[in-house]
Amino acid sequence: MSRKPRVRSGSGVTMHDVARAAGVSAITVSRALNQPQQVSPALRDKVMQAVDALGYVPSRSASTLASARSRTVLVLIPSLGNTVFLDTLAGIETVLAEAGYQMLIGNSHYDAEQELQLLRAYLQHRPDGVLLTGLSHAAPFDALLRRHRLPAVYMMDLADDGRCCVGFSQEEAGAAITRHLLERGKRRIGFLGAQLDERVMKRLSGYRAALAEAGCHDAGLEWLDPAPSSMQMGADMLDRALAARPDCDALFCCNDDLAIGALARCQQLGIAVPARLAVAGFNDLQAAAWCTPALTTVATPRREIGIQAARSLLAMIEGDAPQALRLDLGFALMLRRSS
Amino acid sequence: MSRKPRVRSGSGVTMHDVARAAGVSAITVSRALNQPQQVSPALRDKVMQAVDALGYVPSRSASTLASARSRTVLVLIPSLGNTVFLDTLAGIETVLAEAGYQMLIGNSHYDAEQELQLLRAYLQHRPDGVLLTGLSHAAPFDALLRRHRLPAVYMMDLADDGRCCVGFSQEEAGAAITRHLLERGKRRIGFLGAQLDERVMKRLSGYRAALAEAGCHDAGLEWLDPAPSSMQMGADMLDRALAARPDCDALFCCNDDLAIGALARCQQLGIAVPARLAVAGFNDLQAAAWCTPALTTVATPRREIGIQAARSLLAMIEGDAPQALRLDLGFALMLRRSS
DNA sequence: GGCAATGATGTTAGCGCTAACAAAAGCGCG
DNA sequence: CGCGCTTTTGTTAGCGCTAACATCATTGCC
Repeated sequence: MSRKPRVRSGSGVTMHDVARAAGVSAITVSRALNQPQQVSPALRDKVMQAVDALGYVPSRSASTLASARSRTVLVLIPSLGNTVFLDTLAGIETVLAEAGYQMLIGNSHYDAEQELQLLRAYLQHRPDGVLLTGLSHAAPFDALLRRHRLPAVYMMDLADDGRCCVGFSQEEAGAAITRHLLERGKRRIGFLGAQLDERVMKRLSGYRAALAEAGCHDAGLEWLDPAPSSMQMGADMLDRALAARPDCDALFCCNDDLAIGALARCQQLGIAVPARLAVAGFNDLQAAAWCTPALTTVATPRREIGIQAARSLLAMIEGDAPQALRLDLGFALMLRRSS
Repeated sequence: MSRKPRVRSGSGVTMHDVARAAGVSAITVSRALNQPQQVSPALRDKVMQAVDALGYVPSRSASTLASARSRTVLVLIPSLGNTVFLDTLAGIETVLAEAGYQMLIGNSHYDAEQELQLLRAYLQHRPDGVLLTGLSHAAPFDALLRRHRLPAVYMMDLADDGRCCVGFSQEEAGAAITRHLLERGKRRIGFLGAQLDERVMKRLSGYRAALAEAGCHDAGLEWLDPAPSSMQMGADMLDRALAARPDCDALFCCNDDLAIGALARCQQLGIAVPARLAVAGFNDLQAAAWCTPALTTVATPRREIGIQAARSLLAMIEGDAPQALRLDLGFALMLRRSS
């Protein structure tokens, strides 16, 4: 087997080349780039000129190795296919980019074991901090975080144990939308749940609490399926639910995908929404406002969660305290035609 | 200002610690981890035991610096909010993860200048290769790629100039869906376009070609808006189009977002779809099958594009030729009720 | 048994950068 | 003018790893 020739990546220009070209020492180049105010304007200009002339691009690896700071943040999310997390990612990105940090994205596919593997793999990059989705993670996962003394911010939900978190109360939100259905005069309100991750289960428990409060909780109106949610699944679950309980007069779907599928199925079957069956979703995806009839749902501050979580994490990385250890960004009911 | 204490990140365990614990030299640890077949089973076991016992996590920076290989691939996409690119990312991820590579994701927001900045920023990580969306990029962008001798694979479209690309013919796809509308007996077929990126313009030119072929191209039936596409925008454009040309009998929307918005507006206005106005979209998003009426659209092999592009890139990184320099994965018409 | 070929392990040097300290230059003020 | 002070620049060492070479043991073969 012939050995492949080894070529240094990058354009091959190092900080020393820049230093030589500018007639200064390497450390001056380093400072001109990283702490410009510490270098006299004259030298700074000379350095910058040399940088441009040579097309110098600093090596992050060398910098990380020498300074023990990677200026990199690890973001772990459960799914790349879900708009919810993308909005959050977009928010994170704006904050990190501005601060000169870069973001490593890990997709755990809603699997605790995979999440652990991802953390292990990405630790090789020595991230300065981690942004996590949800509060509960595998025990070895938490241990690994602690062992590496990694600042972490938990997104999407609220903890009460001193961990830094940015989100809203999933339980409260589930209760709120259920109460809205109650106010609309519905009494036999069903729950469609898929994926069954931590957040879905909390919405479910909010739903139960609200119904119990009103004295009309009925365990026979809950349909749960651990498979990933999709519109197809929403349609299928609607069929199942109505077959089992034709008296059901409203449905709270744990997310908009399910709700949109259920709604479409109602259209096909000629079921009057909301008169015969009211439908509510969760997340307020773009499509929720555009299906027929428009979907009542819960708007969640996903982008803002990303922004605030990234800010808190950067503060922790700098050794400061985050603005708030427990940041509740709330949610909003979007009341539309489907209820 | 008090100086923050500096702490090495990572758990602080280095390869030398592992070597000492296992009673071997550092290079043996390195080999046991990276080229296990070069180390005798006995030593390999001892090393692995020490690795586990100490919780050693290798430092990617040090490895990158010493070996001039980062095992990292840069992926540049125009948008994080678009499911199209997410499916592609998911495909890329599976291939890269399996090969032990990691993926840096850059979001250019459909902006050539930002894309250039991103490349510059991410070059600091010395990626071993790049996956790009679309064929045309800023001139300095191409120059930078060349200067750094970065293997690149272009996704989503097909080039004829020797660049490695994986995708399908946007133009052909645009023509195909237009021909379908012609076959349905429509003659005054309009085009709704937003974003107006390279791919949208190619779909437009396919649309024009198909109509010219049939002798019914009418430039007055094209509505183009450079703003980002959304369902809201689809609804607005439908209003505009019908106000300007009430004789329009079909619409090819450059993507499903626009089409779904237009379709919803038709529902609101009581316009009969497809009898009075047929509607077609592009991409086959999940929601396309679930709107009312179900949307005719073009299914694109997004995930497969990611997979094949990543495979080709890995081959190029290893110094081999990619399986095919120009890989056409085709597309499929999804004919549904809206036409 | 001796010698080359093969395989397993070790030694050395250095990847490109920055922390920490050192030195030099400028500055204010009595 | 000379003292301490701040500001600017430089020197040294080493971050954790791996390529390249060196060394040592093993094996096969005549």
